[in-house]
Amino acid sequence: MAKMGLDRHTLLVAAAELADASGLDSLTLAALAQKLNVRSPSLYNHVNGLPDLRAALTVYCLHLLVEKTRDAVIGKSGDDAILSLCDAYLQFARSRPGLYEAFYKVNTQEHEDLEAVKAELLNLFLRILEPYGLGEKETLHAIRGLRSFLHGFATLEQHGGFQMDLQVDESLHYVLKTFLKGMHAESTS
Amino acid sequence: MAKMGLDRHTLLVAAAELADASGLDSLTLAALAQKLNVRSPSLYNHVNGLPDLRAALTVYCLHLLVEKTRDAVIGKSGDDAILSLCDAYLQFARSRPGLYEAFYKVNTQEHEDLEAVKAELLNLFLRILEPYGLGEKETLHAIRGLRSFLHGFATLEQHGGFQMDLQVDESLHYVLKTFLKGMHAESTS
DNA sequence: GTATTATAACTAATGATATTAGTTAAAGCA
DNA sequence: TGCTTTAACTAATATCATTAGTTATAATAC
Repeated sequence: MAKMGLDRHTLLVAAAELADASGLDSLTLAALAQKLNVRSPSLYNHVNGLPDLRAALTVYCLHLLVEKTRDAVIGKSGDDAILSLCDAYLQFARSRPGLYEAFYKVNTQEHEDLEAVKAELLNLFLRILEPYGLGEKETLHAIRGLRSFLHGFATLEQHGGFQMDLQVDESLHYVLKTFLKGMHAESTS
Repeated sequence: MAKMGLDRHTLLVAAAELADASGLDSLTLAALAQKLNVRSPSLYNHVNGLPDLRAALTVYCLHLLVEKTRDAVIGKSGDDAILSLCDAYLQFARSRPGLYEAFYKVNTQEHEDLEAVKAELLNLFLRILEPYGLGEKETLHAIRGLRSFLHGFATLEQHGGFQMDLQVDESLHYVLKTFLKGMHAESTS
């Protein structure tokens, strides 16, 4: 009965890999246990059942997403920063499809960490939209718009929603530029 | 052993109700059978297992969505039509939360019906964007943008993604108007 | 260094689920 | 009325998640 030295973070990393490989839905404790060379009840020493594991994946996903997007806007501002953030967002969703599925699952557990990382993401958007000089409300509306668009785009793309023969990245940039054009018109009117 | 007169459509309707009541994830054949006063193996006479049922729900969801949105744009054109379509889209997502979860599940089955209803939705968008005089490519980009935004907005709203103290419908309209403003600028430049 | 304690692994067992195979009786049709 | 189809059934299996109770290893106290 060797001690495998597992801990919560090791579980998360392995679980995310499983999700990426075959979808979040088919992430089971049985499969995770097998991957880690352990019997499934042993996982309960580190994780409070499957719902807890999935909630933890949501937080883990948000952590990585914040990391990537924050990196992407360093040294940029204005439209450049927004475009760069959005590109990074979608690259992340594409590179971690199973983990990204956990993005909105948001079950109750892990409340402190979840709120913290959500606030980080919000702040990133707030700072990027600062130079546009929108009012407070308008800024929040715009953030909701960008978040919705990015999440919808990532989800639809991942599930084969864009089947027309048309570059996906072109669509991304067309939409963002159109939205930004509208925002510029807004701030000057 | 009374024959219950079940058929595929009855199953779909009942399954969608269960999904709305407690989430698509907790839609089980066991629960569905219980709701229909039948043992779960009996369901296999009408449905090819759980994956098939979920795929059928996707098609059913798209059917209803097309119905609602098509209704919403009758007698309208231009920005009015778009705003009305978007309102109807979100109202549908809100009124059928569990069914809407099936929106993008899109497992392989039911191919003919699925493609047909997806084409209907695409055509609805195409006709509404006609008057804007965008090029063919730009129109498709714009459709991807609207679909992504609507899907992301509906999903985030449903999963508690908008927690700031700010009217959700205001955000919806702000974003749409901003995007339309950008589109108008586009077509005149 | 030894004894104690905490804990990370284990086995065994339960209950829910999906699914398949094979059976029966009701409904539709010749 | 008899035949056929089929929609229900029962029985059985396999996969899961989860809980309870056990054991041996690692960490700590003395």
